[in-house]
Amino acid sequence: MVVNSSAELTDDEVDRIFRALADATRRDIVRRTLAGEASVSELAGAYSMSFAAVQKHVAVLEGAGLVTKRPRGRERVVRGNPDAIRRAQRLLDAYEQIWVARIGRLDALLDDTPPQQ
Amino acid sequence: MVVNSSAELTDDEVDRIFRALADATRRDIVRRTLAGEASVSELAGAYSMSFAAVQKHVAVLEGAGLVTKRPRGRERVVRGNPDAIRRAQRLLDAYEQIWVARIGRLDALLDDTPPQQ
DNA sequence: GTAACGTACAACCACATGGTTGTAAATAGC
DNA sequence: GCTATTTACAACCATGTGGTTGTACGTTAC
Repeated sequence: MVVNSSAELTDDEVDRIFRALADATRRDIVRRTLAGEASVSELAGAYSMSFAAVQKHVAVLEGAGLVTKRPRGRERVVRGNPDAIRRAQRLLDAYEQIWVARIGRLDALLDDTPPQQ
Repeated sequence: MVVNSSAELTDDEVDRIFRALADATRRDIVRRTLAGEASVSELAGAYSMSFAAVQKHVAVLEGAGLVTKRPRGRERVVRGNPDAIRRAQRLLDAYEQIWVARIGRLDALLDDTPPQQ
C-alpha cells in the first residue's frame, strides 16, 4: 500500500496510478467503489468476465492505492480512495502549470519588448 | 488524432491518455514539450535510449493527443497539448465528484434522521 | 553532387498484461 | 458436521509493450 499521502510520489507510484486508470473495467470499479463500497464478488457480478479477472483488476487498483480492501467475514469489501484521485489531479495540475508558466513567459517577453525604432 | 475537444471521450481514448501517462519517459517528454517545443532528435538526446525508442514514445503520446507534431524542414517539432491534460483533469474531477456526492448523501441522511425517541 | 542529418518503419526480443481454468482455504448457513 | 459462498493463488495462453538494430528516404549543408 502507498503510505505517502502528502509527500512526493516516485515514478513507479505514478506509473501504477495511471496504468491502473488505463482500463475501462478498472475505472468502472473505481467509480462504483467511490459511490459506495462493494465486495469483490458483488463487483465480479457486474462484469462479463471471470471472478479471477475482476480479482486481478482489484489487485492492480489496490497496488496503485486507488482502492482499499478490508475483510468483513468471508468477504473483502472494496472502497475507492479519493486521496489517490486527488494525488493524480495534483500531478496533472503540475503539468498544466508548466504550460501556464510558458505562456506567462511569452507574454512577459512581449510586454518587455520595447517598440522597434 | 483526437478531434473531440469538448465532447465525451470514448473508453479507448481515455485508455490511451492514461496509458500514455503511465511511463516516466513519456511524462518527461510531455513536461518538456509543454514548457517549449522540441524536435524528436532533441528529445532523443535527453534520454539514454535509442532514437527509435524515443520516436515510439512520441508516437504513443501523439496517439493519445497529448502532443502534436509538425514538420519543420527535415525535423519534426513536438509540442505538448494542454487541452489533453485538461481533458484528463476533467475525468479525474468526475471521479472526485462521485465521491463528494456520496459524502453529501451520507450527510443528508444524518441531517434528515430525526432523533431516536 | 555528395555527405551528413533527421525521420520513418520493419523485424525482432524479453517481459508485462489481461484473460482463462483449476485447486485450495476460510467463513457462513443450515 | 456438511455444504455453499467467497476469496486467494498458481499455471497457462494470446497479445501488447518497451526496447533494440537495420534499412530506406527526404532535407540540409557544403
